Amino acid sequence: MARAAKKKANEAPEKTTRIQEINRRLILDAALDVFSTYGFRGTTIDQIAEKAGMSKPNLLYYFPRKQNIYVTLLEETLAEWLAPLAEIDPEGDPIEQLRKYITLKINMSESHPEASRLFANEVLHGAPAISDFLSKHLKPLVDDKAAVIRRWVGEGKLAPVDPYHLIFMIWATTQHYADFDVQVRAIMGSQVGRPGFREQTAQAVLSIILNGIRPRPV
Amino acid sequence: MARAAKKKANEAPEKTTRIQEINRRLILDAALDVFSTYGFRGTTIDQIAEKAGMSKPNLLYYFPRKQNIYVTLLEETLAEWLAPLAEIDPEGDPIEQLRKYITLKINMSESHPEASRLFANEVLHGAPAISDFLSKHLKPLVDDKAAVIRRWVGEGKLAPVDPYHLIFMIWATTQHYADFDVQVRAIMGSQVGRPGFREQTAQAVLSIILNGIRPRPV
DNA sequence: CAAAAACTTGACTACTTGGTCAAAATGCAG
DNA sequence: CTGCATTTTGACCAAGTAGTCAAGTTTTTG
Repeated sequence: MARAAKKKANEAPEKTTRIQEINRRLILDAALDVFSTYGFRGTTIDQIAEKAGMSKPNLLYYFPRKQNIYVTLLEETLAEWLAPLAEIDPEGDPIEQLRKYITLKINMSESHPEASRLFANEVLHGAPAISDFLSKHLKPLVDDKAAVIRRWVGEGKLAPVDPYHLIFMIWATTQHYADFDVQVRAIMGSQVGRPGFREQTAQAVLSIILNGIRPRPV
Repeated sequence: MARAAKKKANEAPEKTTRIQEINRRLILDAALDVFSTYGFRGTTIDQIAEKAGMSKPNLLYYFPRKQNIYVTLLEETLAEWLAPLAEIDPEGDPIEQLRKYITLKINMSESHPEASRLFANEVLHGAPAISDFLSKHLKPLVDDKAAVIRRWVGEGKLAPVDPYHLIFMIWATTQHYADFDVQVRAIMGSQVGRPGFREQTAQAVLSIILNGIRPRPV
C-alpha cells in the first residue's frame, strides 16, 4: 500500500501531492539525461537515483518499474517533439511554412538534443515502447500534412515532390545535428560550439531544401 | 594458452586455420545482427553464441571479450561504409558525382541496414569505441571532399552551399531509411517493402538535393 | 498536537550476465 | 595410426542490477 498516486482504496481523483510533483520532475529530468546517453538497457536505476539526488527505493516509490520512467519520458517528449509539425498552416505560404518548420526543428535539435537522442535510440531499436504511438498518432498527423503538401504541389506552389520523403528529409537533416553530434564535432571541430553555428546550419539546410522544392519554370 | 590466433611462443606469422576463419565469420555475422538491433549493452554474449550456433565458451575462445567482437565489427564495417565518399571524383561533373554518391548511399542503406544501425547506435552514444577513427580517418576524408565541393562552388558549378552541411545532409537523409526504418514503415506502411520503393526514394531525395544545389541564375 | 498518511532508506533477494576453467572431443602432421 | 595442437563445452564464479521489505522519518490533517 501507500503506492504513490494510488488512493487508499478506490476513491476517484488520484490527487498528487506537492512532494510527488517535485520528485517526479527530479526523476524524469535525471532520467532524460541518463537514458538519452546510455539507452534503456545501458541505464541503471542507481544512476538515475543518484542524479536525482535520492535513494533507489525512494525512486521506485514513484516509478515502480524502470520501464515506467522510460515510457513516461517518451510520452512526455513525443508530444512536444511533434508539435511543430501540427503548426504547419495549410493556408499559409508553402515556402514560408516549411521555412518556419525547419527552423523550429533545428532550434529544438540544439536546445533539446537529449530528447532527440532518446527518441532516436528508441526508434533505432525498433520502437518497442512506442510503435503504437507511431501508428496511432504520428501516422495520421503526417498523413494530414502530407496531403497539404501534395495540394501545394498540385497548385504549382512547390516543385513536384513526394510529401512523405520531403518530411523524412526534414526530420533526418535537422535531427542529425542532435543525434550525431559527436560526429559533427569530430569533423567540424570547434566551430560547433561557436555562437553563429546554429544560424549557419539553418541557413545551409534551408537553402538546399527550399531551393530543392521551389517551383521551377517548365 | 592455446589462445586463438596466438602462436605457441612468439613465432611470427599469426596463421589462421580454416576452422578459425569459418567460426570468426559466423560470430561476426551473428553479432552484426544482434548488436545492430539491441546495441552494445543490450546484447548478450549468449544471444550471439546462440545465433552463431556455438557455445558461449567457444565463442569466447575466438573473441576473448565482448568488446573485441564489437570493435572488430565496427572496423570491418566502417571502411566499407565510407568507401563511396572516397570515390567522388574531383574531375567529374559535380551534379553527376553527387548523384552517384547519393544513389550509392541509398542502395547501401537498403542492402545493409544493420551496418547503418550499428554505426548510428555507436555515434548516438558518443562513439566511445571509434572517436579516434572519426578524427583520424573520417575527418581528413571529409575535409578533402569538402574542399572539392568548395572548389566546384567557386567555379560556379554548384550553387553557393556549405560543403560540410551538404555532406551531413546526404548522410542524414540516406541513412534515415535504414536507421529509422520502423518509423518509415509506420508511416508509409506496405509501400516500403514494395519493389519500386528504393527507386522512388532515390528519385525524391535526388530531386530535392540536386535541385537544391544546382547553380541558379543570378 | 496527536494520529494518520505520505515519504524515505538500509539491507536484502533473485536473477542476469560476462568471463573462467579443466576436461573432453576433434583435427592434423609425420 | 599416434601424439600433439586445436577446438569445444558443462559447470561454475563474481559482479552488477532490478526490484522488495520492514522499519523509520517527515508531512499533513482533523
